[in-house]
Amino acid sequence: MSKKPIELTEAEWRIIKAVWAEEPCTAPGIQSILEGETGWTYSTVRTLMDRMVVKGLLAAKKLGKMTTYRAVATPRQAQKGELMYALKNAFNGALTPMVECLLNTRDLTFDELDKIELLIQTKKRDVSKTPARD
Amino acid sequence: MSKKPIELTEAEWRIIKAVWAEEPCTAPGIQSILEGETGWTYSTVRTLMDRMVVKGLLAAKKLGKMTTYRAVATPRQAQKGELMYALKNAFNGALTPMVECLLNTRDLTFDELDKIELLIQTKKRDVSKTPARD
DNA sequence: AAAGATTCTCTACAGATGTAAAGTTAAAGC
DNA sequence: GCTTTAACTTTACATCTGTAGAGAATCTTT
Repeated sequence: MSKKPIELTEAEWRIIKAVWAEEPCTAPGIQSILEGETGWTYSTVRTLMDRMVVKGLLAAKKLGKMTTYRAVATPRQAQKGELMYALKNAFNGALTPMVECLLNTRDLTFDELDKIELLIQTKKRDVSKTPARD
Repeated sequence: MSKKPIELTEAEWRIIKAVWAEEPCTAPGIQSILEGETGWTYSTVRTLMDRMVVKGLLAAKKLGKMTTYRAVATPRQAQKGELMYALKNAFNGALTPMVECLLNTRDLTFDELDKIELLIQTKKRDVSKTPARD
């Protein structure tokens, strides 16, 4: 019942982020939005979007001459898929090293660190209540 | 001077992890290690490894009839590349949300959370000394 | 040296991905 | 109704990825 992990290419990420921001939307609409950063033509965007429909990432509905798209994959699902890919392959499933590497990835401000620490503390409180599962 | 981001496919991750563990190593050696989990034949492994040489992920040296490989990309570089890919595409470069999503990805034990909190606290101490840049 | 085993090299091929041109149809304006 | 325009459909093609067979070269053993 839970769908298989979602993995997106860079091009697909570009598309789906635009779709999330605009949905329901059309291919010409997405194209004009992405044109600046990517230079993609209508054909390119359309092909990409149709392939994403086949993959179940987007859904298309035809209204007369025009085709409307919306996202099937949610931001959470897609983000999680990306994370799981890295976790599994690059860190052999070990979460703590992954977090550590992430923290070393770039210099963080005190505020960022503070915010993250808060997240942890909140989670710790949760865990004390509910024993781990999964 | 800094190499472009490293991105590995799942197959490449399998290979490079075996190489890291064994280097210097040969294609037949890697093949026999991965045979169980992947079922890959010698040809497959060899092709993959040679392509990785072309990409600069591995280096090959020919000793008589036999070819020896070692990794060019370090685990850190490869892990970082994976993380940067996710950070850039799935989180628009925002690190805190990425950490948050990661923490929600799966239930963590108190110990894991504790370890992570320590990491943060250590980093916070560092930051107080050195003002943020970037 | 002949036979077997090991490793190599070359070639192939299907499916995924990035990118898009060309031609077709339908809507809108005049 | 005819022209322009906006959107669509079809087809293409190069590159990358996963996977591997076939045949050549080499080493190892009797």
